[in-house]
Amino acid sequence: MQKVRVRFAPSPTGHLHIGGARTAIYNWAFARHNGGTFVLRIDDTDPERSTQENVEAILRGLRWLGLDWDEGPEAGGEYGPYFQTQRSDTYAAALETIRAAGRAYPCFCSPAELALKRDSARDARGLSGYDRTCRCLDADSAASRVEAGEPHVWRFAVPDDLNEVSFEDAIRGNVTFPASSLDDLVLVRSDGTPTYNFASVVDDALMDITHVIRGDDHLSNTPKQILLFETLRHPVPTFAHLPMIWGADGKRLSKRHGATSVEAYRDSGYLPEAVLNYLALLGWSLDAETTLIDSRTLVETFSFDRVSSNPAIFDTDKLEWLNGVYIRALDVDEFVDRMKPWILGAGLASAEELRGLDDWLRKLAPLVSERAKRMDEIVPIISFLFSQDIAIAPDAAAKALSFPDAAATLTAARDALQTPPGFRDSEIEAALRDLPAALEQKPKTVFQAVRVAVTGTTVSLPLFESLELLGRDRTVARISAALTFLEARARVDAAEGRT
RNA sequence: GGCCCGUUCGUCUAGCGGUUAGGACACCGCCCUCUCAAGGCGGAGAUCACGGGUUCGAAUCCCGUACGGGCUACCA
Repeated sequence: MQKVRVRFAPSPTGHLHIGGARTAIYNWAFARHNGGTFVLRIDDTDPERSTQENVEAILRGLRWLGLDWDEGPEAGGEYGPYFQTQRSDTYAAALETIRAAGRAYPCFCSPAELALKRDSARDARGLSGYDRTCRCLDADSAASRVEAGEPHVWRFAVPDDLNEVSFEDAIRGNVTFPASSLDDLVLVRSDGTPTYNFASVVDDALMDITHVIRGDDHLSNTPKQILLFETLRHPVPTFAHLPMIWGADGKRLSKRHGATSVEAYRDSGYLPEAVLNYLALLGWSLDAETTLIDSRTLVETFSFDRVSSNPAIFDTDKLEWLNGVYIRALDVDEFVDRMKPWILGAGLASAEELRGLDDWLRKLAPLVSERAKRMDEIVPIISFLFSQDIAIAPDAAAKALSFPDAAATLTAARDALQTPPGFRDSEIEAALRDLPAALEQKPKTVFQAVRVAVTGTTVSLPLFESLELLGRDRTVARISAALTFLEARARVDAAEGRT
């Protein structure tokens, strides 16, 4: 078997999309699995919507996922250039080849005429596509009209003696299209630029692509492309059409479904390993059981016969769960490294302030990683540790600081916290453990009161560890502040005649 | 309209002629417990879209229907 060469050919009309990312992952995995070459090609034939910014975002997105390409932008390669806009000579030459084979002709029909023909032909007899008017034009007169500069496109002439085009899709098996359903597609637009179907085939041929792995939406383009490969006298690559990814409502994935770009997931606290894992499993499976898979294993085990042929709905819940699994699997130092940008980004601390806090962050890490499904969630969880004072949430006060002996309880807790010499979580726990019995309160009542006094909320990191991380001074100060708060509230209540 | 593809718990999937149709997420309950998580245990949830065949036997093979999607562009 010849050396595998596959390509991912995004159009830089937007950022790296979830669906595109999965296509890239499968291409990459297939190439690596077979010791082949992964080519990145930028299909920027749409000058209106293509931007350099999008190209960069796509490269960034791929790299973030851990995908590397052997040929393409910033990597070079013998088959370049890897931007279609830089390959116009190539398409011109290919058009000549097709003309020489007698399979291309100029078409002078205007867009308005075509639209008219389309509508009438389609509804009348179920015919599709172009009616081939210009194919029947006298060759000499057509040539002179072209010569005279009359606006025209170049069309491919589908052979008349063709019955059908069929191919063996690596995922779907045999697919057959009747030749009558194939129309004389446009190869070159009136402005001289190639259409997608043409440019894509020319590039795939010249780049010796052996396997075309792409979205299902291209399945119907395949027979036309096969005809072009054949006319160019180039071996037809193997096609593998991946099922689409849908939004939760079963519709095409769009902004309405929330984030669609890979970088948006990065920015909302997803780990690249988790996104890769989730996407890999959206349409492919290793076996009946495996849900955790890293890129190495993916490369080792990837094959088309385990790619599903039916579309999948993108399930954010499952991605989140998976992300949580990966967060918890991070070792302490790794978690600290990944936590820092979020602390900085949220303005909880400056880089300056963070310096020297590594030991402290390492102590914090396991408490947080166990509770966050996304990295952005760590910010609200740890913010109470980064301020001098906190505000007590009214509903938290109502729930945990409104029992009769609240003030006495907090005072007793504050006193008990003076004793532990090192203020370690075990010492803190020892100091507070006996309090409930002594005060004739339930443990939960006492601990929740302290929690709200110190963190401002009823839900927080484990109490004793939180106090240790806060330090004695701030802990005591916050309990005192809470006591002041209770006094003030009592005065207001009294003034308003409440009990 | 025509052509093509698809259809197994709510979701992702396993299954490739004989299984009590398996796993995961989500959901519910219990345990653990200073809150929240995490974790452990258990539960509910799929007449395999529907109708015909083929076969001793069909989620698995064939045909049809329905529904969904794609293509039918001088978009990609």
